[in-house]
Amino acid sequence: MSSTLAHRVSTGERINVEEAGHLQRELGVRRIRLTRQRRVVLQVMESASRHMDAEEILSLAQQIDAAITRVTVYRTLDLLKRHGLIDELDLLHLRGHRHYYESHGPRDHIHVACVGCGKVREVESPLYEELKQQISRDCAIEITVARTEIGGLCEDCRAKG
Amino acid sequence: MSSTLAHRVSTGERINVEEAGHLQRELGVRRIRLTRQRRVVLQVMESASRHMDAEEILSLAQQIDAAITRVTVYRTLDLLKRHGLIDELDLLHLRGHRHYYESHGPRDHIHVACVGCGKVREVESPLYEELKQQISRDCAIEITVARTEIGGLCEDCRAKG
DNA sequence: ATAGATGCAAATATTTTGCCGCCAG
DNA sequence: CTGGCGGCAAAATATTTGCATCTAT
Repeated sequence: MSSTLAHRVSTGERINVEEAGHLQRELGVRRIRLTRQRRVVLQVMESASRHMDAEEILSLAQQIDAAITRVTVYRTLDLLKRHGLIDELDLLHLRGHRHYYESHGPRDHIHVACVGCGKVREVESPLYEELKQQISRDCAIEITVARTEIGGLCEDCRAKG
Repeated sequence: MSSTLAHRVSTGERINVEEAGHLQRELGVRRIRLTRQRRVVLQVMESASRHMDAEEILSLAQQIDAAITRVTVYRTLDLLKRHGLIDELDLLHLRGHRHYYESHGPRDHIHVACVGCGKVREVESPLYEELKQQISRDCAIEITVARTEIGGLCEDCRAKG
């Protein structure tokens, strides 16, 4: 029987679905100053092939422009968060207490992580949309953010014992 | 039409459904040493009426036994996490980057938080169980932990503007 | 008796802030 | 021009670790 799940990935790598310049454009619309440093961080976020923590974002940004500092990364991430352009995840604290960031597309997705190898899949499901609608209705809440993280052992890791 | 959601709470306060001594018993079964300090932390976790961060757990524990240190709290929380007896949440980072802990009952529940007033409801839903089953089947993963956090504006906060 | 816990202090890790010179608009 | 931004250094917060001592079993 066929499933109703839609997978964005199957290897833990993200497929980049945002158009290039997406974030940049959003900030432009909001009349937010586009500095050299911000452009670099946005570029890093947009071209991300996986979930990154602040440290990784910093080091990628510095590869493009060595002058960028950690503080600027944090401030820019905060800016993007406040405008709802990126999500902050902890991926079940599988690897310490880092926070991971992803620029998010139009649809919510579920993060499915293997506690063994750390691979993360992103999954969409109509059932999830239905669940959110039910909660919205039943709790009389206007949902602005939804996050689901699921952990377990993947097939490979079960095989390896 | 009636909803299929089951609410555990409606005010953000948790209703304590675990039997007293639940955690203590679990550790006993696993042949884990029950020290004076652990007993106190377990008692705090079991009688929690809301989600607590490490700081709050520490101060409640110290009200029972002033000699308990922060380090012991962290180590005990880590122990409980490793044994899957408590969950670590960030509640959408609504109030900074604190981590919140809760001893969990037999069923997963969804955390529904108001971004305005910070109230947190816990909700169960058959739809959620179904979703997890679907993911488990489709991703070929043996789910060990699932966490869903939903944020939005509650009725009261919408009314207040 | 002894493996494993605790306490203390210090080390790490992570994120935020004050202040001042600088740059995008 | 000028108000917001980035850099630097330091503070604040959060969590972990080494080691000596103590204790539950």
